[in-house]
Amino acid sequence: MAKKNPYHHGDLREALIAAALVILKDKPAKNLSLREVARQAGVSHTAPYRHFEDKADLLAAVAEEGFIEFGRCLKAAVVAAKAEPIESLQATGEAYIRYALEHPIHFRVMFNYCEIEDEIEREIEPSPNKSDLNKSDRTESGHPHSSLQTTATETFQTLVEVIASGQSAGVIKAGSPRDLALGPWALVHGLAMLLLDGMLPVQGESAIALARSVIAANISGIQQSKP
Amino acid sequence: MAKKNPYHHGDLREALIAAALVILKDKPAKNLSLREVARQAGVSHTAPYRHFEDKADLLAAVAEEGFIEFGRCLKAAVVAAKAEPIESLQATGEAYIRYALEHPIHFRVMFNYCEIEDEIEREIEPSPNKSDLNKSDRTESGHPHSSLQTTATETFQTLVEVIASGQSAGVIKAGSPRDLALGPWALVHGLAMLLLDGMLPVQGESAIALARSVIAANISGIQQSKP
DNA sequence: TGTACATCAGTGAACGCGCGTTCACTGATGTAC
DNA sequence: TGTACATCAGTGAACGCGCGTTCACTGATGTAC
Repeated sequence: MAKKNPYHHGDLREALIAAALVILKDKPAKNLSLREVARQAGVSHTAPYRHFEDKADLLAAVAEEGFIEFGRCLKAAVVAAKAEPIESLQATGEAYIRYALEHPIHFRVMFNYCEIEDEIEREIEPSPNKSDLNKSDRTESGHPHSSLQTTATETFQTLVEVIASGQSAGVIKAGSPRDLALGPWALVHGLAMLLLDGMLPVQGESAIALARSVIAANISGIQQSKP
Repeated sequence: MAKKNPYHHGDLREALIAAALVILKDKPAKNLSLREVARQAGVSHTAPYRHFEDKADLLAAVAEEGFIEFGRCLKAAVVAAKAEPIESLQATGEAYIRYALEHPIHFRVMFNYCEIEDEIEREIEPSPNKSDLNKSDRTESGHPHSSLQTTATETFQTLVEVIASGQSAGVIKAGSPRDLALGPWALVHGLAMLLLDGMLPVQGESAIALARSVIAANISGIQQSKP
C-alpha cells in the first residue's frame, strides 16, 4: 500500500541492507557509516540499531546474502553442466568470475569482511571475562557471525564435490579433493580480485572469455593424463 | 647521534611510513588516521602534512616501498632458478606467496590500495576544471600515484618474461605470454589472498608447501605437451 | 464491536570523541658576506 | 670566525564535521477481555 510516511517501516532491515548496497556502489566498502545508511533509507539515525548491533553486523548481513546467492549460482552451473565433471569444473569457475563481476559490491564485502571482523574482535577482546559480552545473536562457537563462515565453507564444498566426482569418473587425478580444489579456487578467486581491482585491461564479456581460457588451462593441470 | 628531542626529526618521512606499518600491524588497513600516525611517530599531528598530502599519499608510499621489495624478491627467485624456465616459474610463484605471507601489511596495502584511490578520485573529480588541482607530485598521466601503477605493472613483467623464455626454450606452449602469465598470476594472487584472509586451514611453512603443489599443478597446464 | 493496555519500532535532542584542516608561530639549519 | 638573514620542518591552538551511542519519548499495532 506504500503509505507516504508510515511510522512503522514494514521491513526496515531489508531496506537498510538495500541502502547499504546503494552507498557501497559509490564509495569503497569501508567508511560507510550507520548514520549514512539510515539517511539513505530515510529513517532516523538511531533506527538501524533496532536491527543491527553495529556496522559489522550490517555488513555481515550483506555478506551472508551474497554467499547465499553466490552458492546458488555455483550450484546452478554444476547442474547446467549435467554430470560431466570437467565441464562442471569449467562452468563453476566461470560462474565464480561472473558472480564477482556482476555483484562486485557483494563480492568485496564477502571477501574483505574478515578484516572488519578482525577489528571488531580486537576491540571486544581486551576484557577477557566474556560471559557478559555474549550477545544473543552470536553463535555457540563464540565466533561472531560464524554462520557466515559456515556459509562460505559450504560454498567451497560445491567445488570439492565436483572434483571428487571427477575422480570417481576417472577424469581427474588422484589426491585429496580438498587440495585439488584449492588450485581452481585460488585461480578464480585471484582472477576475480584482479579483475575487480582493474589490474587487468579487460572488461565485461571479454573478461569472461579470458577467464574461460585461463580456467581451462588450469583444469588441464589436474586432469588424469590419458594413457 | 640520536639527540633526545631534536626539533628537526632528521627523516620524518621514513619514520612516518614506519609508524604507519606499526599501526597497520594492529588494525586492518583502513581506518588509520594521519593523526594516529603522527602520534606513533612522536610528532605533532600536523607534521605529516609536510611530507604527505593526505592519508592516501602516505599509503601510496607504503605500497610503493612494498612493490619495490616485492619486485626484488621475484627477480631474485628467477635468478636463483638459473635459466630453467619451468623452475623459474615455480620459484616466482613461491616467492609471490612467501612475500605475501612475510609482508602481509605491505601486501594488503599494495593490492587493496585501488579502493582507497578510487575514493580519493571520486572526491576530487566533481569539479572538472582540474588545472588548479594538478599538484606538483602528480605525474603527467593525470592519474595520481600512477608511478605506483607503473611499478605494479613492471613487477608483473617479470612473470611475462619467464613465460616468454619458456616458450623460446620450447617448454611452454605457444600463445600470448601475457595471457599465459595471467593464469599463474591469478593463481598465486588468489592463493595469497585466501591465505592472508585465513580462509585456508594452513599456516607458515605448510602453507608454502601447499602453494608449491598447487603452483606445480597449474604450471603443468601451460606446459608444452611432450610428443 | 469496543475499550484498555502492552509492546516495541522508530524519533530526535544531546553528549563526547577523533578526525582533517587552517594558521600564525617557533626554532634549528644553512648560507652569504 | 662571526653576524645577519632566509628557509622551512615541526608546533599547538582552534575550527567545524560526522560519527557512535544514550535516553526519554512517541505513536502504530496487536491482543486480552
